[in-house]
Amino acid sequence: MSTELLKDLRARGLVFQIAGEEALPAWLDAESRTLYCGFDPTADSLHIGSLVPLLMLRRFQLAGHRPLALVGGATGMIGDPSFKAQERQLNTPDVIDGWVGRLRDQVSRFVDVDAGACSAEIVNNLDWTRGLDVLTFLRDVGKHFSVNAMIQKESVKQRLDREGSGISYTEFSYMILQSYDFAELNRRYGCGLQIGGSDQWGNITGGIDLTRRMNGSTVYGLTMPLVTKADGTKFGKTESGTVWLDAAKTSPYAFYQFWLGTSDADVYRFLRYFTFLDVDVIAQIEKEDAAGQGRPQAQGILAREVTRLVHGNDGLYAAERITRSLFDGDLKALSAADLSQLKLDGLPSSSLSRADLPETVTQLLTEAGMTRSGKQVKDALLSGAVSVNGEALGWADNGSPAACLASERALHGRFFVVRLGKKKVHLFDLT
RNA sequence: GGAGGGGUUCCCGAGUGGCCAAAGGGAUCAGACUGUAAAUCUGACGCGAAAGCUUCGGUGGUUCGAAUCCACCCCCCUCCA
Repeated sequence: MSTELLKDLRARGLVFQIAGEEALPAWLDAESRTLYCGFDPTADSLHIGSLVPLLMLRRFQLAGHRPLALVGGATGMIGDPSFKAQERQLNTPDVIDGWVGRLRDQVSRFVDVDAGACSAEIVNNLDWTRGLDVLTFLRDVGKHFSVNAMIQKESVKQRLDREGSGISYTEFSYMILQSYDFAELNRRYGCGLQIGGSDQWGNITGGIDLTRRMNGSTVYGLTMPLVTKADGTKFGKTESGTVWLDAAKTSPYAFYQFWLGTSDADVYRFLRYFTFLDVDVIAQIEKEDAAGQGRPQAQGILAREVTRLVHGNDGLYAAERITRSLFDGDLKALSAADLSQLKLDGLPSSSLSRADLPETVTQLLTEAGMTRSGKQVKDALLSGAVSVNGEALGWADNGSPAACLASERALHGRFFVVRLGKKKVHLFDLT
């Protein structure tokens, strides 16, 4: 069963490195095992960068193992230096504490906390770190670490070598804290496997060593590849920034659109990374797309699957409703109720009264949040990229927003669907 | 504590008295081409509709004029103690 799991993970390209490679398959096959992955509170929500490990926990759980999701109330106070170019800004304890609560809720949606012996648990390393005093820590834990070995770790090398940056003792100690987590989870839960992104390799092997030294147990580690894009740009960013898992920070619609925009060069790999679709099914999709003309089906499947995983069926339907209405359908065919629904579904929208209209279209669209600056609107107007209910505006229209949003042009007397470029759409509800 | 190096617009990185809202690259946005893809080409890229306004770690100063010079301060890096 678990041999099969590993085989599947390999087929998906989800295995980057394994510590204890020879023994791990048999260890997993023998019985239901406990594994963990940590998530540090660096914001009030996780983003899609954490999706691969989150889903990985679930993959193991589906294969009959027990996942522990660790929310790093302690490690989050320190800051992981792994492959970071710069020292991080520390947040205050109460801020971090608030984030821990948010992440707990978020993380628990990805694993089954009610699955009998395999029930997932959410743990917080602050629970066993808070009471630790410095002397005990230095004597009992620190003594097992060789600074000589620590500075050899690739993850901190650039901070040690690089001109113009450095590393504080605080961040340097991060590895020890995380290692201690593994040892502690091994002691408390019999946890024997830690998974994480490939940037966590140094921290994971540190934990493996410490667990052997402190508990005399053999434990394992597995890392997943960093998600990259074929064009070399950073994965997980859009114009408006990070793609968050929290629906309040990134709407299901925006989330869905993000995945829909995946390039052909990445989409099949992402299907393997981010969905539970069988690898054979994905191969079949790829084959069909290659054989067919025009637009591939893969992006749509990816968007649908991932949005459902993160936002559930309701979130997915909302996202699909908006997408269909705006990109596949005819705006004029939408009823007033449809348009109101789009607002509820999370289509960016604003309600304002005719009297509140600003002096220029650039102001109107900028204030609505469609772009960062009026310059971009100007640029778009000049190239005919702005439209109101399907009718293009020009630069000459800039001075007369009221005329652009004239009642005669409204849908159902009050709605204006304004597009800027191909992808940015905003609904104005004018009363 | 001492010596040296450094802090420039989202990032990297030029600029060392006017020609600087500040080279170049990246990222980003828009257009063309397409498939809400990629690549490519074009344009934008501090704010502002415009007039104009505000930037080059901070505060003062020199000067007709400063990112550039001076003073003090803050932060980072390297080496020494």
